[in-house]
Amino acid sequence: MNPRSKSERPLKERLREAVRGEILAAAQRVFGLRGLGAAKMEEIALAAGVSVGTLYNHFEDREALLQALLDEKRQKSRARLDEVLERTRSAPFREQLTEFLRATVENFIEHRALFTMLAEDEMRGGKGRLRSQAALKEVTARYQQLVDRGLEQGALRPQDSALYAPLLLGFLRGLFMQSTWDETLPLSPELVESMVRIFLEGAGTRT
Amino acid sequence: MNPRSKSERPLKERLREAVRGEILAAAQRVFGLRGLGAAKMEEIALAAGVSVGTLYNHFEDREALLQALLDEKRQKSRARLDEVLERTRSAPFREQLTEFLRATVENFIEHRALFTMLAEDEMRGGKGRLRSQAALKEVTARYQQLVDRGLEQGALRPQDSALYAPLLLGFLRGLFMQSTWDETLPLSPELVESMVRIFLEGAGTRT
Amino acid sequence: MNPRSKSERPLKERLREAVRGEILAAAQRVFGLRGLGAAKMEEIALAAGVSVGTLYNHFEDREALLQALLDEKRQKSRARLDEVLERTRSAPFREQLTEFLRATVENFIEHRALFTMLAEDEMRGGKGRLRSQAALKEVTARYQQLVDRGLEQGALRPQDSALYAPLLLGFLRGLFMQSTWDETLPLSPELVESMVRIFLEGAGTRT
Amino acid sequence: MNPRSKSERPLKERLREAVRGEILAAAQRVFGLRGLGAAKMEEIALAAGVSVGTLYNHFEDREALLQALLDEKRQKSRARLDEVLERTRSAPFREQLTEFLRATVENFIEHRALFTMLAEDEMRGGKGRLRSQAALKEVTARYQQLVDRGLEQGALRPQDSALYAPLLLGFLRGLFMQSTWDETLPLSPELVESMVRIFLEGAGTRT
DNA sequence: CATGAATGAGTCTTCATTCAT
DNA sequence: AATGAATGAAGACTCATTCAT
Repeated sequence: MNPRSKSERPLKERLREAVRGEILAAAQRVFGLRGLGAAKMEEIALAAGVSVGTLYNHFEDREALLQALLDEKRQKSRARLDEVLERTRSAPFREQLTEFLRATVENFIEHRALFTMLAEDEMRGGKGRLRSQAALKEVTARYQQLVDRGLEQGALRPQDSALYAPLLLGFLRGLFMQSTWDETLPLSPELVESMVRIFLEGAGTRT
Repeated sequence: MNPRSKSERPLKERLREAVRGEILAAAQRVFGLRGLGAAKMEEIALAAGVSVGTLYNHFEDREALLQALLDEKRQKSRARLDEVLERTRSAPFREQLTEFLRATVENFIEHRALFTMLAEDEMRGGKGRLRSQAALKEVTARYQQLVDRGLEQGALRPQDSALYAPLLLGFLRGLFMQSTWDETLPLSPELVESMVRIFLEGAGTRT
Repeated sequence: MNPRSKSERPLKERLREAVRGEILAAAQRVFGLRGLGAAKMEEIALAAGVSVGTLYNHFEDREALLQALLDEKRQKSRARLDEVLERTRSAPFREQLTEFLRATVENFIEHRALFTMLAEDEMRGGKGRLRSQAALKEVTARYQQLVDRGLEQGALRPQDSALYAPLLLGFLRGLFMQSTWDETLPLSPELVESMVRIFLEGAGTRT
Repeated sequence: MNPRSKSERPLKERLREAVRGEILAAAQRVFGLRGLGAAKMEEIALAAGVSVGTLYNHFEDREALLQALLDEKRQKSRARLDEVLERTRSAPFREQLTEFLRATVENFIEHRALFTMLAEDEMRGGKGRLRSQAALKEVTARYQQLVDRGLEQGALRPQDSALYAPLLLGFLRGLFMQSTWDETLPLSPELVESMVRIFLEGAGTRT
């Protein structure tokens, strides 16, 4: 009944978690700075303030570290979308759509480097792509939920409705990549208003 | 006078061009198959039916070979867009837009792997990104030409018009990437009709 | 308190130094055996009993390893000359000169292969030549110190005195190279006596 | 009895000789500029205005080209020394020595790069060293002839006389190398006077 | 003979991973 | 559990030499 016994394990675990967090944070910085292919384990270790060996005490190998990092990011993104979906459940569709896109855009602005990494990861073969596809399915499902609500509310036309979710998603993905190089396209939250208007009303002068 | 004089020089040049072509074709296959980072010079040489050394007789280094390949592709894409732009000069805007998007989509379907490579190249640092940005500017300019015609014809609303070109482009880019993993989104030419309709008329029930 | 604390750090450092020493010794053998241009990193690693990678953990690249080796040699040579210069400070000039030349000759006999490497390094372009020139300046300065003492003592004629230092140095360098191929010219310490006599008194029958 | 038959062969031969000369001249430039190890066959061909293949039509391989170049140089040097030896046969020894050294120095000034190449070649293993040693023997023999004349004339002391030839030769070699890096040691013909005086009379204040 | 593209063995260098301390 | 030196397979690139035209 040593009183330390109660806290000792959690202490060690908390320390271990702290190191893991440092490593992930360092990995994010280095992968973002150098690119997924060029980032070196040694530099990540240096940035995390640990030795290379420690990296391997916490993660199976380089790929596992990368996927852990990306998975964490994907999960946070999903959670944020879920939160918006939940919060705006009873709002008018236009507002739901605006809020949803705004959340996505803000999410992107906040973690621009990570989105780039996610995209880059998708372009490579191997496990990364599989996880990306799985993650994509989940995100698409949330967009589909949004679209379904629009259809239920009668705010969206049934025609072409199967396209709406992938279109919105592709729409955003394309904009993100575009904005990475084209600085004349500022990813301001105001942009969302225009996106919503064009999606709902079109760009043409006639219906 | 010498009958050989007419053909001799071109002969060697043609041979050289033929080998260069073989190498580029092999590079396209291997880079596409393995990814930009994982493709090995040795495999490219093998696929081209030449030795490694020959690769370096035709291209400065690995990066130069890759960029030559991508540049060639970018140029062909631009040429195709120019051709459509020219051919539909006097057609109604909706038709111009449809043709333009259809050309882009067909182009993509035909060279799917290369688009992936172009996208992947953009995600890496270095010269590749610079060339991508330059190429992107040229493509965006062509989309802007199309949009300008729509505005002149009164077929597009001036509001948000600055967004139209990047939006259309981002739109397509996003769809292409999406379609790479999502097989429920077939990139059929028919898709273009829906895209045009949504862009011009919107997805909402009210204009 | 911890008894290890006193020795632990030095232990790893000593180990590291030991490996570095092994590598330098192996490099000396292999560079000497094969020549500066033909020595292979793999053979050096083999000779040192380590793997190629370890070579690069201790030295930036092949050239850095070579220069580290030569620098070490140059420094030891300078130290030896300084020691003689100091020890014979108050002796008659003829004895100083004899001791100084004897030290140089013995140094050469002892590390013949390295002198060859130093000479070979000087003939190549790049950083090697610069370091050689810098080292040469320092050695020449020591010869100049010796000559200055001779002049102060009135043992050397002021006429042509500017030539004495480079002449003595060139003299020895030439003899060393000569002796490398001409086995009829044994670089015995006795040779030094003759050299001193000829330098001081000349070879002619009349003054 | 075609009249061309008399000149046709010599014509072809003369052309062939001309090409060979161009190649050797180009090789001299490139080997001198890049160093014996770094000079590339392609650059030599370019400098000679021929194709690489032609290099191999005239010389067995790279080493043969290099040795042909050096042999040519060695032979010219020997011829010059022989000429001086012959011309000054009946002059006083001091004049003979002065002329001989002057010829060597001028020879060096004129073909500085080649001397560097000769020296560099000696430092490498293989056939080059053997040819160098052979050539050195011949040059030493000429120096020995000169020394013998000095002894016959009673102008040189018999003591240490076996050293004189190698000493003079080493003397010059060292000076040449020295002058390559030390620009405070100009290899002017005037230098020869001092060299002769020091060799004959010594640098000491007493004989 | 000249040409110059093709060849491919040979080297350096990198870096993820291991493991003794 | 942390450390960081050692490992060695892998891959880009070089360049002397060959040979079909």
